[in-house]
Amino acid sequence: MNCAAYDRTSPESILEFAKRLSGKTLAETVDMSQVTENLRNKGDLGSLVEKFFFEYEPNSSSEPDFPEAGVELKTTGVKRKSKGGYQAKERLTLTMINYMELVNENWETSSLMEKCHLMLLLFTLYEKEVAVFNRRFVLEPILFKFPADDLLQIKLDWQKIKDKIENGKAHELSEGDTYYLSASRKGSGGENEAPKRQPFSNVAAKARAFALKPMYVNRIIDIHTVEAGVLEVAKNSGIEEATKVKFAPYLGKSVDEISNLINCYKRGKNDKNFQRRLAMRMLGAVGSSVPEIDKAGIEIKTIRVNKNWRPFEAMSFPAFNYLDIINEDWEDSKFFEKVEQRFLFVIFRKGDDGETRLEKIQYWNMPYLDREEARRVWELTRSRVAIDASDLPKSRESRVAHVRPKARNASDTLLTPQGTHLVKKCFWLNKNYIGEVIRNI
DNA sequence: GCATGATCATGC
DNA sequence: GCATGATCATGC
Repeated sequence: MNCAAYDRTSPESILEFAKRLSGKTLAETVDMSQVTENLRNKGDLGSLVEKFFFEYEPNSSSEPDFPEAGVELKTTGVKRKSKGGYQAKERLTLTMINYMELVNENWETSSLMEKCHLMLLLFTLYEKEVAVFNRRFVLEPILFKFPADDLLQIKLDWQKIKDKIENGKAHELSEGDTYYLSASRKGSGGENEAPKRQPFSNVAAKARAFALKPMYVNRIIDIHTVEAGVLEVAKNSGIEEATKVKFAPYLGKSVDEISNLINCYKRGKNDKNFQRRLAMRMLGAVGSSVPEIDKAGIEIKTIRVNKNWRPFEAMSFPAFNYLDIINEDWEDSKFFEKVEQRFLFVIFRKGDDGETRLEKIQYWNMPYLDREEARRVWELTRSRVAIDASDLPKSRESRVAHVRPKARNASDTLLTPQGTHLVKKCFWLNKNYIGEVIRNI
């Protein structure tokens, strides 16, 4: 059970608590076995979160959901953008418009502002066929207050909507009337939908709600994605320190302990991404990347070693194309790029007791002489591909690197200069080499 | 126990 | 569907 440990009177406490959802689904976070209601796709995620995560009964009053803190909870769907990042799936509905009452309100005391002056925004990745409680929370939650710069336009939008109702034209309201805040259609839309009364006309109007337009929600997302890096680089005097701070609480802990601490579990028996996922989550990643790490071009590698600090495996890099490599120069190659990269090793060590622990994290980049050796292996590979692509440098031919398959299966092949199809291969850093590196630092 | 070959699981 | 990171499998 989720013993709702937060302070209902404090927005910051509510926000901190909400972060427990990051990267997870509601069903992964709380026990929902009690849920018997019909909650497939149509279920309202917002009320489920209120009920099962924050553990209070949803209200539909004009008050915010957390009245003492003045915080209104909103969950909203986002989609991935092709170039990375997220965008709003749709407008963010704030509250229903009551045509009869809105005309008696003024902005300062409006029911809209009373309810929504401070909002906790939670974002889930929208997937059509997935039940709402199995949709993943992505992005960090945001405590959102309208910036002063936007507030004027929001107020003008609100006024425009109000004016239209005062002119007896509630039925003519349109999203296009306004900019940030809109009067958006909200209702079943079918024949059975009851029309609403409006105060200054006998014409019935369809139900509408105040909503933030999708583009406005996109801007909220963009601003927070850019600003809210997870590493607090500035505060921690640089990226390396910032990452070390993130890992520090978990050093020496077993994989199981860490798994439980950060609620990130092995998915199957052979979950080959598990330790990497753990590493990313320890860093605070919500998805599978940490913006600051990407920006700095840091190559994160998890390494499993035995009690003698010998790696269980060599380290692989992306596959190369036989036809491309013969015309490439070393410095234009993918492997060159990798070898020049700064690495962050996340080292898990299997102890005498058979327990695997996070032993150490370590920054590293390849010394010059070893890069020259990598270059030799690469050039050797290039010339041998041209002659016989099936005969490429083995690990015994170099202290540093070798070439080996890297494919989905035997039929995952590429064309060679000899006209044959060979299983895809890539450059690997030798197991022994990696072992020396991490034992010497 | 290592080298080498082969493939898995995941995310996009 | 594919690239990627990672691990499994086998034979010596």
